[in-house]
Amino acid sequence: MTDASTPLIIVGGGASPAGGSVRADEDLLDGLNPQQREAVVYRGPALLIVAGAGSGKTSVLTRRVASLLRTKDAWPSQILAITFTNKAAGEMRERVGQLIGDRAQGMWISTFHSACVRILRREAQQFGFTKSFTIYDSGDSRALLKRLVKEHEADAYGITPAGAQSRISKLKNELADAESYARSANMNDPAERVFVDVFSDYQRELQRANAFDFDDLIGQVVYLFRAFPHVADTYRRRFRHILVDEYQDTNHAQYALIHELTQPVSGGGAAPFESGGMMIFEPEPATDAEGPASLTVVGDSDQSIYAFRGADIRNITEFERDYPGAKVVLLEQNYRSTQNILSAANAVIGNNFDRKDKKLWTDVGEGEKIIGFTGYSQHDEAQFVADEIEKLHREGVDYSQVAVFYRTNSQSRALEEIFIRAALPYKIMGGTKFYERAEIKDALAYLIAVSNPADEMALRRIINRPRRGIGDVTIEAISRYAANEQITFRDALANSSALGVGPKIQAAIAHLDAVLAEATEIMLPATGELPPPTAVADGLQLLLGKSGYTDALRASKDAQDEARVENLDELVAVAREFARNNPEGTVVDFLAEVQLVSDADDLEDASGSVSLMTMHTAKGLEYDAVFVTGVEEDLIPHRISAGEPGGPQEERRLFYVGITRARKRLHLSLAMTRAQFGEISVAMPSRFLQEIPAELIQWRQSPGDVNSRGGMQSRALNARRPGGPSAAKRYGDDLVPKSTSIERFANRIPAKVRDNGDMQLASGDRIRHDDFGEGRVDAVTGEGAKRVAHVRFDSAGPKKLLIKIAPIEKL
DNA sequence: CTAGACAGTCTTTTT
DNA sequence: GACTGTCTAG
Repeated sequence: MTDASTPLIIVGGGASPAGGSVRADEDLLDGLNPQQREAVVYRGPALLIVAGAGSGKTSVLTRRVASLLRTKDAWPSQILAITFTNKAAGEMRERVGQLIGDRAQGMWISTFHSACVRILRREAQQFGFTKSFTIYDSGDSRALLKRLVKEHEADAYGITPAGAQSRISKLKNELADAESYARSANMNDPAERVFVDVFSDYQRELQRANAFDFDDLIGQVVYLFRAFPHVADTYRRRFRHILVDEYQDTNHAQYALIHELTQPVSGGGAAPFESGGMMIFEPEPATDAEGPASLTVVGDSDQSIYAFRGADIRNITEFERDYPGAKVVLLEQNYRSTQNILSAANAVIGNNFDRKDKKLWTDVGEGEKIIGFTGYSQHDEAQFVADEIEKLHREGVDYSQVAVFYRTNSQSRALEEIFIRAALPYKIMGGTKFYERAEIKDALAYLIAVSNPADEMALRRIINRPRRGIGDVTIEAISRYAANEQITFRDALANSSALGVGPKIQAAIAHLDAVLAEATEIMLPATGELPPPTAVADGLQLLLGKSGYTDALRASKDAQDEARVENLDELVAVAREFARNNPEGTVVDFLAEVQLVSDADDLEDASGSVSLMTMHTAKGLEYDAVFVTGVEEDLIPHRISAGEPGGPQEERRLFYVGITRARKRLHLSLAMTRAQFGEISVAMPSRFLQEIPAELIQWRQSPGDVNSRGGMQSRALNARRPGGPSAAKRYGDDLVPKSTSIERFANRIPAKVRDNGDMQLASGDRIRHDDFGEGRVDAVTGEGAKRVAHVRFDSAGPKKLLIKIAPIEKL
């Protein structure tokens, strides 16, 4: 993250960074309630802050850190703060910086994964890795497993790559390895034997490739600490104050990591700690460095939504047992939402039985009612969302203060289609992530081929990209040659003439080898001198250029390839940005940073755009207006989780997380039919909807208004429906076009984008829209492909339309 | 070895 | 409906 560019704003009337007043942290307590104050100032071995949604937890956590520094209870370098996302880490760093100045620099504020990467970089040599190891994301792991499943013919036993991946991940989160699993498994079962083989081969391949997968990053650090107590002691001496946010979502491995770090130092005396001849920490005065570190955890068991990836809610519910004498502080006052929203949230979560009852409350008043809407299809629903956002916008709500949530990523498409047409600025968080695009993975694989030549997977990925005429046969030949000569796959490329392949292919291999060698020279000079900061970007550009990768894309006639070139330019820009922020950063550091970015990290601040994201991604965020969409059975709760133990409860917590993100306005919407798998199916309102007291919801169009089909009400779909005056105006029958029906709505949006690029429209023109009927153009704004028509439809009211793609014709 | 066509599988959420 | 893997023809 942007370590070097933390703005330095000192609030509180220019408090001296060094402190010096009698009560150095007095100003940190301004505006806090008694419980929050307690959470900031408590000093002791263990503190559990139970922080309900919107209870000011982030503020408390940052002030606690600032307070520890101000009162000199800790040096910056003695603090380890773990957050859930890199973005949260960046924000925390910034806010602490604002409170205490640039002394915040020495702290470790990061995610579990980033912290572990830092530790592993320093200690990798201890156990058979090098510091230039690569990190396999889930796609990389799956690719490797796919190969292994095939090799072992494990599919005959019903083992799929995805299935193996999730089992392995679960086991690793429990700190099991293939060996320990084999001891407990029924090895008479051939399927189990094969799985164990795949698992252990997988681990062997990772080691051979000098790589860790996501789960290893945590698990291997725990292993390291347990196997090498003197290494663990190094970190125990260093980190005297450990703080963990979102503790309810930690899994067993993460729990064990924290547990290891909070043990007393095992070895005697303060041995000088060195690692690979390198002094790793700046010396700091030792203060009580032998006892266990103090631990602060913050969490809310009602917001635990990651059990599916091993999060264990017991980590928080049993905290007091694990850390006897722990102080517990409860934060129940909510500073975020109106009472109506909180009442709905309380009512929903109250249906989870095995929870400690706690009720959020606020003193800001009831606020607006929750608005409900039922559409015929997901497009109808999306249109409601778009119209409603426009209305809010006209009332003065900034787009950036509006968010739309959904359960599954695939639901974003319908929303996106409508938003584009409505010329509504939006930003999708997550979805197909930038770093998961094929061209980006390719580019990164080129970098990995340079930074970690042991990583055969990366090489296999790029060996025929762009097409060089190297297929399976040639790859097999290289692989066999490497095995015979006892050299790596990478080194085999340097001996292309010895491979016994045709001259054309020989030349192609030699060329690739030369390009990789040249890039290596730039990024990792053999002389040992430090490469210039621009080396990564330059090397990347060289790789993409001389390998012919960009040229191949440019030569392609596929329109998508144009966008791919732009994405690659973007990646180069990211590398240059990285160089600015980390002048000493190497290609290895760059890759690590890139591999660990997450959905929620999308730094580009979404100012001026509506945010779209899954409810999982929404955790920890808040918005003035929130739309929770797709509130249907089989979606939330999701069909797959309905049958799993604890599934519905976790889904309920997820829904709870979604609705508690809203400050002032909450909208719940659903559709009667939803296209999934290319088929249209009937959707039922979610059970969670019934858990909200009816008087809290004002329905613009309730499920009862719509599900006339086959029901008692014989109302046709285009018959008059109840609703407030404005609702009737927008959604009454005369504005949903006559032709509207389930069948029509379902396929309303053509898959392909139409192009009215050259349509000339001016204020005063009459147009006809496929869905909204006839209307008059009020104004045209924007340029080129982004021209927007502001239209007042005769029946549907005012709308904004993106002229290029709107289904309109000029009359 | 590549390109194109077809069939089968799937999507829950993520560091 | 989108994507992957597999097959066939050049």
